Amino acid sequence: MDPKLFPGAIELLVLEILSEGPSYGYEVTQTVLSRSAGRFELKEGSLYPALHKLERAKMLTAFWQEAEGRRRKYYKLTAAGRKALAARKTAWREFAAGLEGVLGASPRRAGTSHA
Amino acid sequence: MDPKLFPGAIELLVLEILSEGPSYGYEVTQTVLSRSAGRFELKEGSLYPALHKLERAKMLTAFWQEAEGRRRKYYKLTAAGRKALAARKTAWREFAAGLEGVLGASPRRAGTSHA
DNA sequence: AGCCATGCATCGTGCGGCTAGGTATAGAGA
DNA sequence: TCTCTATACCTAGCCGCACGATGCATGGCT
Repeated sequence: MDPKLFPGAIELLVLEILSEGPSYGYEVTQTVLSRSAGRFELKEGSLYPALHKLERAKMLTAFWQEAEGRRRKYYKLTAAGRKALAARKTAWREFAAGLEGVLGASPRRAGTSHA
Repeated sequence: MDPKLFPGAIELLVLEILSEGPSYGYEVTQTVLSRSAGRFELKEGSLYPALHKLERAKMLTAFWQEAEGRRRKYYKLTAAGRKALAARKTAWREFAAGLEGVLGASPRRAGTSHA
């Protein structure tokens, strides 16, 4: 696995939310905020570029819709998006497992085994 | 919590390893590699700058030592480093909890509650 | 002698997310 | 009416982190 930290957590979040049904930018930020128990405050400067990038990558499709006199841009997951979501979820769990593996390992020092 | 994804996982790993006793660069990479079950391959271009940064931040102290004819730079955790490790561990678990909260939430759509 | 593993280090690049800024409408309150 | 807040979308530019590439040195094996 790529040793790079965990890039694209934002995309993972977006993909997950949209996998449960179409939504739009502002609502996504609110959903993530409440679901993460207030931990993740998605910034617009991060969210919108991410949304556009995922759309360009054909993982999302967008459509405008009026509601309550408000112009909203809804996004919907494509089949490719669903596949990407599964892959990123796996990558995330792998990463978490790797990190927990290091954090939780028995405090053995240096020349432990490798003999 | 800071909405920023999870920067500095490398520093968390380094801090954790060194909390179990002094070690040096090359050994840290090997320890992380085995503990993460081969998932994290710490690159020198990431590790050494991180080590230097943590040292500048007084979280580590360094001392040179010869062993097997090899010149090694050992690093040791300071009290500040121990505090930082605890804080970062907490931040990590918070982050993981937040992400799992979003991933695992019951697939309720839009107008769920917030009434 | 030549090669690989060990061991330390830095420079330049690339990418991701943020700050800051801009536009617009609806509804509430002064 | 005017202003302020929440809703709703978007972009440019910055900055920090991690990486690839590279350089240097030595010990041990063949």
